[in-house]
Amino acid sequence: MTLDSPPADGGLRDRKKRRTRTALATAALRLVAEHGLDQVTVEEISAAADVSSRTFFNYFPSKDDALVGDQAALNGRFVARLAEVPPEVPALAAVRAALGEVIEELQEDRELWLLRMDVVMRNPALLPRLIAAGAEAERALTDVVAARVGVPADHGFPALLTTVTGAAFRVAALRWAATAGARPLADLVDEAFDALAAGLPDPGPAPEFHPSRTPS
Amino acid sequence: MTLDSPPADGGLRDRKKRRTRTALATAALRLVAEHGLDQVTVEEISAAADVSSRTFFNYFPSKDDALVGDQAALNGRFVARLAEVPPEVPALAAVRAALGEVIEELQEDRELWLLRMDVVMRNPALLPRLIAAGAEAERALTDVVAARVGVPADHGFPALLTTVTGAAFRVAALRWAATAGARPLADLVDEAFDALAAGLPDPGPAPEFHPSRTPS
DNA sequence: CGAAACTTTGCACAGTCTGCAAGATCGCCT
DNA sequence: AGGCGATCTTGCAGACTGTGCAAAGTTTCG
Repeated sequence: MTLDSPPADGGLRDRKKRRTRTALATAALRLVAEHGLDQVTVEEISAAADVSSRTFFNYFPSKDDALVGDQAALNGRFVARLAEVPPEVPALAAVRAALGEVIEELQEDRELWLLRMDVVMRNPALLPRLIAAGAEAERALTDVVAARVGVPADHGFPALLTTVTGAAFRVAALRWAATAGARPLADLVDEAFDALAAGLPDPGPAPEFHPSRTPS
Repeated sequence: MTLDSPPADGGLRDRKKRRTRTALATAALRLVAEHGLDQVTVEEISAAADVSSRTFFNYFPSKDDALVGDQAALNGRFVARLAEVPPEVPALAAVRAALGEVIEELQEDRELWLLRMDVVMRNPALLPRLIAAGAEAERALTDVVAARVGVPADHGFPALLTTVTGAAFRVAALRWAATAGARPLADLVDEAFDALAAGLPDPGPAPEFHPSRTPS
């Protein structure tokens, strides 16, 4: 009978778990950032977080997962936000709007995400993992988009939109990290989505006129 | 030993290597298609190809690599094709044109690629690997695009274009396999690129109507 | 306090992947 | 032929990832 009062936020047990989880994740990021992915073992990460290596696998199913973070949760929130955008808004704009709120979340853990992106860039083997995490929720996202624009399931548009926008966001995020966050992530995402909405035209000397581009 | 096949195109040794390589790759695909990725070990694959498991790793750096195939070579040829497209052609159209020739190559091994895509879809853990293979050559591709449109290295356009087109192609390829190749891959790719060039507009309720809108 | 629930940990084990050192095979040259 | 060098295969030892299981050690709650 006494099995449903887990103090999800106030209990000591829960706090300990959260602390251990972030300790493992940050230790992993720090070590890999310094020594490289292949030069760091789970045992070293666990030692740095003061737990056994067996415990590591109680928290993360693999070494990579500790590095790329909980993308699934992020994606879940993103889908929820997308569902809130009024249906009249075109799909691309809707995704963009929903993404705006996700970006704000990332800003709250700015340093962590910058480090994470840095690690991913320096260890390309992780890039697939980053994408894979998104790929799972991508199906849910695809369904939402399909319902939104009202097309049959065999239509290619929803899948195209989700993977393409995902790719665009990833590029923006990596670019963000490449410059150590000098330009706001929101700017880079806007730029990418503007290009997408315009049909990916060649940049460079425009035939007629330039959009507002401050003279350097 | 009866010898009736003198060194035709590469010598007996080369032919043997090629045979072993394809034997391993096809055995891997066949076994995984039937039993699932986790239920097939390298040892079983090697046995099916009549070599030792150690030899397997002389041919492929990992189990997954035997399944996703030599994407690097494919990508290399793609980059070469792209360089041949006249510089006046806008980047998006140029990529599309170069892709057309790659598609023809895939058609030559139609069954193999259909099986491969089928295996990837049924074993999502492989999807990242598929993307990873492309990600490596993506940098080279990014350079070609950057030179093509003549933008500075810190510009985001080349990276955006390459990852987005890569994603679009992947979606088309998976969709192709999902229908067992009923529609030509070229059609699906065209459809995706048309949508990209148009800025990903909502595919509104077209002039054609849907006879049944109720789910039952 | 004491029982129940949960977490950590050690241990054993399967599987992937890498060096290394034979041994077998092939290509080539005299 | 015959043999030498290059290449390929194989077995073996070993490191590392990841999982199942049962014995501790904690936390929670009555």
